[in-house]
This record gives sequence, structure tokens and C-alpha cells, in this order.
Amino acid sequence: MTGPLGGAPTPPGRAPVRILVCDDHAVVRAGLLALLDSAPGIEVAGEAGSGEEALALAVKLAPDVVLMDLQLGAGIDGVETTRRLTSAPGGAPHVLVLTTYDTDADITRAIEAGATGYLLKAERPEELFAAIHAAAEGRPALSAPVAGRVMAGLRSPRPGLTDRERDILAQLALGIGNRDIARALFISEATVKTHLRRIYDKLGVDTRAGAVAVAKERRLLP
Amino acid sequence: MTGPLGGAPTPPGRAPVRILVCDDHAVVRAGLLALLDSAPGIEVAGEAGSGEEALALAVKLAPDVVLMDLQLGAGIDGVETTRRLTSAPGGAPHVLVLTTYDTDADITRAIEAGATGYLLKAERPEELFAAIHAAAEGRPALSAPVAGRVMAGLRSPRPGLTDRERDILAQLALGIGNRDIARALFISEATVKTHLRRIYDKLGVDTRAGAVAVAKERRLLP
DNA sequence: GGCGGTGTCATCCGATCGGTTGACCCGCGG
DNA sequence: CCGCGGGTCAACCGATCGGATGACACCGCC
Repeated sequence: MTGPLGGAPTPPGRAPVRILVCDDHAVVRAGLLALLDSAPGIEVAGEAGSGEEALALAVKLAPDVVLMDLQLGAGIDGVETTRRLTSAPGGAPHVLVLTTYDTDADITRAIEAGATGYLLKAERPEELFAAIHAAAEGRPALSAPVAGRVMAGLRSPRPGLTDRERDILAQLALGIGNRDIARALFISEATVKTHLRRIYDKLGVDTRAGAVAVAKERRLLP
Repeated sequence: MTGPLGGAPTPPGRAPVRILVCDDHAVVRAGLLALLDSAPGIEVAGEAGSGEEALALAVKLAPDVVLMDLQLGAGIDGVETTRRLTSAPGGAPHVLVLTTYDTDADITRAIEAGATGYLLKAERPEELFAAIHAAAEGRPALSAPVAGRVMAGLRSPRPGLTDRERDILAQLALGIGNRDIARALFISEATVKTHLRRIYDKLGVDTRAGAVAVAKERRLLP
């Protein structure tokens, strides 16, 4: 953990990491800016309050790392923003996700979208600094709880809802009955019940109310 | 609104406002500290990562204002912490709630608990600084969206669930059937159905799944 | 070319839920 | 003192849900 010059993250002569901060909460964003400004070896290139703004600024500023919140209020969300950032042609920035939640669904989607790291806001600031430097070099960086979930997921592969099952679940969360779910999705009521049964099994519940609760809890729905 | 020395937040000679920051997310907390340190007329007296810690530090540091997040992870929540802080004998600090959500339930509970102000993290940092100074003098400070909700609430008084109805709702969110809800709460099944009917009416739904969805959405449950 | 996962559909039955109506008790406040 | 909101309970009925089982077609993969 300590280099030849000690733990100093900025050996003299190396250019600071230029980062773009993306978070829809202005106060949090300002706080991060103030925090990162005081960190050695890190230079804040810009700030964005939405995914659209982040995409535009990434082109203009060409930052080394984008610090990305997954929840961005209105507009495109953090996952989609990450996907577009990392799939951009040419020198795409590394995306370091910094968010509140560590649910399997969020982690999986973020990593699939091309995120280099996944940190929790509950993490210590030092971890954040370290992760930023890691991300700048393309090295993966995961919070301890996140890493734990990933490994647990590998050990006992989560079933994971299929697309169709998510459709059913979305209707379920609106309090709609089986008959109308069937009509809405152009399938028979029997099929709805089959999907429900599998959803119950996968979520470990046996009622629709329970399924909705678990879905909301695990953030399986928008 | 303007004092004899003008609206300047820090007239020379006036002591800075001493504040205690309480937020369970270390990164956000560090960000706030960095941000507030750069603000004129504000001095960070300390930081707390939990409600318990905040209570202890408030006694020791006697801050003018406590900046309080409502979601504190494990342990007592922000509302309860606020209640204990403001009900403390002697020079109780003013509590300024700084949170992400602006649901009616959160706002109402925070104000009932004695909060002096209610700000959203989406607010501009300048608003935060102004609100801190306002809170230091005991003047109420509300974010614009929050103020809007409060006034809307006064115009069309929300029904609001009773304590008992919340009990039922909590069981409902576990996916439990009426019979077992009745057993858990030591009442008859008929009573459960009566409460459910009223809950449906108040939430504007007509199924249990819908009720759970609305409850999770409006954050009516822990 | 079989095998598993997914999506589709059907039937049957008991258990549960939603809707309605009516009732009693208690505490609070006009 | 009486109304009102909150909490409790009862009985009834139709609609819906949950549970079990079986079936078929499509697709990707080994």
C-alpha cells in the first residue's frame, strides 16, 4: 500500500487525475467538489447535475474519470449515462459509480454498463480518493460490501427475474388483477399465473403484496 | 430580513455559527464538511455518523445548529434524533434537516419532532448557507418545494394514516394474510378488513398490492 | 440432437380477499 | 351532552387468488 515515497498518492511530476462529478443533488455535488479539491493529485474538471449534462461535458472536458451517481432524478439515469460514456468512440473516460445503494440489481447493471468501479457513499473519503486513482488507470475498484455481494452472487447464482417476469411485476405493483394484467400484456390469465408463481419462487414470497414489497426493497422496479 | 448591519451573513464581530453535521454516509459527510469549512460565518464543530453519536456530541460540543439527515441507516433515525435533540433541557440546538426526500410524511414528522428547517440536498449550496444562518437564529427555513408541499397540505388536508392503520400496512408489506395479521395484532380478522378498507380509501387504491406500492412510494413505512 | 430455460396456455379446487352493511365502545371537544 | 373520529367486531357473498399439474413451442447451447 505504501510506495517508495510513502503513501502519497501524487508522486511529483505525475499529472493530477482530472475528474467530472455527476450528481443531481447540488449540495452533495458542491460537497464533493470541495472535498476533492482538497485531495492531492485530483483536479475537478467540471460538474454535472444530470446525465445529459455529463455526456456533453465529457466530450468537452475529456476527463480521466467520471464520478457518477446512479440516481439522477429526471432524465436518463446513471446506468444509461455510464453506458453511453463508456461506449463512446475514442478516449472514453473511466466511470466510477458512487451511490447509496448496494443492491445486486444496481451493481450488476452498472458493471454491465461498463463502470470501472462501484463505491458506496458510506465509504470513507480515503477509499474514494484511492478508488479515483485506481479508476484513472483502469483498475477496478469496489467497496468492500459491494465486493462481498459480487462474490456471494458468484457462489449462489441468483435466479434473477426475466424480462417478462419484470413486466408482470410492474403491473403487479400497480395493484392490477390477473385478468387485467393479462389484457395489458396480451396474454392469457393462465400465463400470468404461471409467471406469478415463478416470481414468487424467485423472490421467496407467496403473495402479491409480498412480491411488491420485495421488489421495491431490492429496487427491481423503476 | 436584513439586520442593522445589512444582509451580510457575517458582520464583523459576530461569532460564527457552530454546527454539527450528522449524516451516515461518510463521503457525503466529508463533502459537507469541506463545503461548510469554505463558507463564511460557519464553523464546523463536529461530525456524527449516527443518531446516537449526534446526541452525544451535541451535549459535548453544544453546537448552534445540527445539520441532520433523516436517513441514518442502522440505529435511531433522524426524526427520533431530532426529537431528542430539541426536547433536551437547557440550550437545545436548532435542528436543520437536510435530506433527499420531500414526501409529506417525512416533512410532517420532522417538523413535529421540532426541526427548525427542512432543506433538500438538491438545493443550491447558497440556500444551505442561508438556511444555516437562519436556523442559528431560530428562524424557520424551508426549501421551495417543501414550502409548496406544506401549503398544499394546509389547503387540502391529507387524510393521513392512523397509527393502527400503519400497523396493518406494515404487516401487509410483509405479504401476510388477513388471518395472520389479525393474530399478530391481537384483533379479529373483521377488524383487519375494516382497517384495510380505510387504508385503501386513503391511499386511493383497491388492492393490497397497490397499497404496498403506494406505501413504499410515499415512504410511509420504515 | 437432446436438454434446459423461457414463454405460452389450460383446468380444477380450496382458500383468501374485496365489498357491503351494521354495530358497539371509547375519548375528545364543541 | 352529544357528535365525531378512531378502534373494534360480525355476517354474508361474489370475485379473485394461490396451488398443483400438465402441456406445447421456441431458442440457445453442449
